[in-house]
Amino acid sequence: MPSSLLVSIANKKVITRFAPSPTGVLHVGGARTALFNYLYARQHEGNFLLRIEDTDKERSKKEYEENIINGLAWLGISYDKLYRQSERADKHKDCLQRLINRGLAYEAEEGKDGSGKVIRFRNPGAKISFHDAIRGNIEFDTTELGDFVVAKNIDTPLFHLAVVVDDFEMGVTQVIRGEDHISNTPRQILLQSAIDAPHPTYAHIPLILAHDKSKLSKRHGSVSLVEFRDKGYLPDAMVNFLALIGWHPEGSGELFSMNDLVKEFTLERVQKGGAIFNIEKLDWLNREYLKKMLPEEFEKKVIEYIPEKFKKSDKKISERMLKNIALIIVERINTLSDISAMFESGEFDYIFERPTYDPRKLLWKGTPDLLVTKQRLDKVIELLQEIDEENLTGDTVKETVWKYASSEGRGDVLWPMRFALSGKEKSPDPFVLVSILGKEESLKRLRYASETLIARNS
RNA sequence: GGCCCUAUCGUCUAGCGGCUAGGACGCGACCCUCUCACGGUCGAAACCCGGGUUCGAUUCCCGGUAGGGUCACCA
Repeated sequence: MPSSLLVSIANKKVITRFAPSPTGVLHVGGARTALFNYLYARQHEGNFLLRIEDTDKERSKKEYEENIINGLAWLGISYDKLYRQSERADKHKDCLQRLINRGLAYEAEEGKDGSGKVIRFRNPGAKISFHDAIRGNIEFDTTELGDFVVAKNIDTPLFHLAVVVDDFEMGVTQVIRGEDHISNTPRQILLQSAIDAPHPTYAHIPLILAHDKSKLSKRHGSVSLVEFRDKGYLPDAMVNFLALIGWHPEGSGELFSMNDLVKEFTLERVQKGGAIFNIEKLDWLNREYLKKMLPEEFEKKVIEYIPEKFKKSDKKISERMLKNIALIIVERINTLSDISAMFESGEFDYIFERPTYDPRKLLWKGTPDLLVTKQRLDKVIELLQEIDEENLTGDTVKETVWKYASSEGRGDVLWPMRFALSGKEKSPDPFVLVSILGKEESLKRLRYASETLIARNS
């Protein structure tokens, strides 16, 4: 091969595409295919195309097309151009006609349902092999394929023909798609040769599997991409997760932004075997990204996810409260919708109204008597009164109480204090609790607890 | 069943002839700690089997086995 030709190939602009059929929602497998195509194109400063393969008029639905578009937008996968295969019917027809004229395709009588005609490709029946960027060489004997059907009629092309014609005319150079397309590749290569189109290079990425190791599909429950969005997963976490299943960076580390991925992604490091979709890892990544969010940004999300009925509560959540609530929430959730769930479950009821509880629970680990516990609560009340409402944070509260608590035995002071505030055996520490409830409300609850102990003591 | 693809801890994976087989998630223990959560430390946990090739195979080759994909007038 002359070296000039090699150069021209090397300099050819990279064009990749994601070509889903709008016959179902975009699921995680498709999203990852789109991501890999996107990364490859961006990395090579090429173009990434979205082509909606809607030639099947019966099954294609506009809502699915929208779902696909929305899903990609959510992930931040942008495309340079959007095509709809249905709008390119004339191109397919031309090509079909040329094929027929040249005797490379022909109309056949036998319709499967007994009626009508179909157009079949005259299969030369050769052994062909192609190079796959992930798997190396793959060989097929195409004679067993027979004269396969390429169109229902001159006006309605089928998958293989439409794909080949469109990839050719759009200048697609790299086809990156799911492993389930490996067996389609020989047919498409045959057609490319027939219409004198160049062969794009192929990369068949492994499938994302369900827990039973079968191809992930609707019957495995929630695999729809936008469903993850609605559950409160972060797009950055999803992109990171998708990249990590089936691909591995050269170095160590697991956290990758889209920009990192554009830099580091290579087809050579894509896994050959299928990978089981495992949500625990996604949850972990989501937590990581949640923690990385700016506090103000996270607070906005908290507001968004607090159920309406709590917002309407007579006790309004002030800005200061929100900051402190966000602090305890961020380290306790996997997804944003967990925020709603926590509120709904009553987890935070103590924020809105004074808890009711068995006063005996105020006592730390059984040993201390009522009076001593009461005295300790009184001391805490005394200390808290000196705090400036303005700079009421978990830290300032801790400062004022810590020394006393340490000298007295932390559990002996902190447990009754915390219990008086939340009425719960398990809750955030008493310092943030005060910062959430505010000085006044906290003192009220502590006094109430103290009084309860007197009542029991006498 | 034919054809094709694949095979390292439970899961995602590193490895590219010689390693105590590394990391991450999850799991367990301990530490931190008034409880919970966070955080920290440690730990249990894998090369599918059989032949070759080689001084030496997780790694290369062949054969099994297992799993998956695909066999449409769907894409």
